[in-house]
Amino acid sequence: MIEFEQLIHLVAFYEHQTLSEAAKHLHISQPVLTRSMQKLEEVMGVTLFQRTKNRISFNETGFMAVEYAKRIINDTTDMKKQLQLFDRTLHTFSIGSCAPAPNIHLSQRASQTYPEKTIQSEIKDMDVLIQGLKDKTYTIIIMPYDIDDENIESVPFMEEQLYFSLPFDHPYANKSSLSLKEMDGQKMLLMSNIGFWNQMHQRTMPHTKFLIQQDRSVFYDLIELSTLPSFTSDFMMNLEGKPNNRKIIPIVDEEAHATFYCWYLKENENNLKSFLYHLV
Amino acid sequence: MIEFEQLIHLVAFYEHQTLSEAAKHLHISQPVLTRSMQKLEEVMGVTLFQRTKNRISFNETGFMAVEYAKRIINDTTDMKKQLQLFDRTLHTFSIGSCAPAPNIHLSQRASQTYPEKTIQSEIKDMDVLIQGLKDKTYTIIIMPYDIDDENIESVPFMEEQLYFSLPFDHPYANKSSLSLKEMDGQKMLLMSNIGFWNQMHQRTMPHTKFLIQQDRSVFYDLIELSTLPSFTSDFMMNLEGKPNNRKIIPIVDEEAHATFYCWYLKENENNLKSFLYHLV
DNA sequence: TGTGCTTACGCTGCTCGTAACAATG
DNA sequence: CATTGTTACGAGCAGCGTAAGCACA
Repeated sequence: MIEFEQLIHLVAFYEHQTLSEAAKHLHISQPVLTRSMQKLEEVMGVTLFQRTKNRISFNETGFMAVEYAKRIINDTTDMKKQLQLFDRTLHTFSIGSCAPAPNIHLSQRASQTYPEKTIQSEIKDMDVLIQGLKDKTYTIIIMPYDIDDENIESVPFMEEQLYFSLPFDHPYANKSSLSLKEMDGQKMLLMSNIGFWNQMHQRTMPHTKFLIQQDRSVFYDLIELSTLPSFTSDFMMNLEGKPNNRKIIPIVDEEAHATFYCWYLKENENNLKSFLYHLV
Repeated sequence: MIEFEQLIHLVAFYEHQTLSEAAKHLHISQPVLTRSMQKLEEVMGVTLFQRTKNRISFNETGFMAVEYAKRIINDTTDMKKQLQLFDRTLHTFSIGSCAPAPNIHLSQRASQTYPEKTIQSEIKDMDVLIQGLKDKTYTIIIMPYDIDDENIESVPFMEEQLYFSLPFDHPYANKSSLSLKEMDGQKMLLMSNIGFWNQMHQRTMPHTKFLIQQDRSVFYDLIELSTLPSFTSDFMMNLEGKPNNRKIIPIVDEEAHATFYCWYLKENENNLKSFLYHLV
């Protein structure tokens, strides 16, 4: 029976030129390598080396053997990697979302339904999400619209309404509602990584300068200490409370309202049944 | 360290459904398989099976592992086969010839020059020979003509002259020479497997019925006991003696004379140097 | 009760490292 | 005489098969 170890020894010998040197790098004694190479020749039924009394080197067949050995070793380490990768996807519930609010919501639900699984979630562009759903990077994705596809099922599960968050002394602070256009042209505070909302803001408020914040705590400090307008939503206020130095004014535009759909592959319907049941 | 044996066990388990059955076919005890599969999971770092108290079966990752294992096992047996094949070509001097005489001659020379090698020789059609030289099935080939090619060298090394061998009471027995055409239309004895001479006979003597003999001793018995004309050559007479109940008459046609060339790949020039030196 | 998987246990023999040896430059 | 490869030898332990145990049908 051929042994993997022999192939590793062979390649090590090839790379380090002498048995002694290879033995050092393999952290074994040198006689082990002598025997290993003898055994390999025996088991292959061919001569792999030219020997003189104190020198051993590859012959043509030996070089050929090294090539094969490298390939087999590669395949084997690859097998291990791929199995581990696949195993992890089996034990991971992976969510891809187009926006923060539904992402937070679904992640909570998922960790309740699958306490034994690792919950992984991220916000990405919608084309990336769809690709990721198809290639199974994501177990489910969250999208702001419906779909009719033979492989994909979609279920609406939450709504989100955006509001302007204005300091009390803002000229519009007493209005009962506002449009995106009315507010366009000022400076506004904005969180980064808000998914598809970002494109919406860029599109509907082209004259506004958005002061983008990476850090959530810095963002809230600025809300409290500055008079810069910002956005919030029913979901976020429910989660984090209403800022007490701010007037919250609903946005009338249709774009400021989103219905989020949970998309998943129909082939996964059975696995997701209980999760979806609790969701709606 | 992953063991090759574990992969074989894995595939055997897959093919025989239960560990017990697989163990029987592998000629090992069943606990060995239990441990082997446990170890494989451990070394891969993933779960490969679903277990109940007295039943073990593959999970998704397990099936995936089987696919990888099959491939690695294939590659490994392939490695062994290819190495052995290559090793044999290194220890074999392989001659492909278009005719028997030069084949006999060269085989003798080869076994003198390379007593440690296996000498292999065969007579084949010329297109097969050329292909075989290029793909290294043959170390050298024997052809009845020269070549000018960037990869192939050719050296003339022997001539062969054909004769008619006629019984003394044959009408032409007293002629000092004959043409192929003069003799066409009779029945003639002919050995099989005479390479390119065969095409020559068919072409130049289309009305002759050739009584083809597989067996050389039968052929010589018929020469002695029948009055059927046949061919011989200077080389064959030198080798096996001149038949004593026959008149040997030279054939005047150019086709009855051949100059044989030894073709070999230029890349082998060095290896063949001493062989070629003794040849010419 | 028979089948199938796992665990326990004792023994065999394989493989390791050390050491001695031989050759080479 | 330092380096390299092979062979000898003794020790330790890895892996084998047997046997016992447990679950299931």
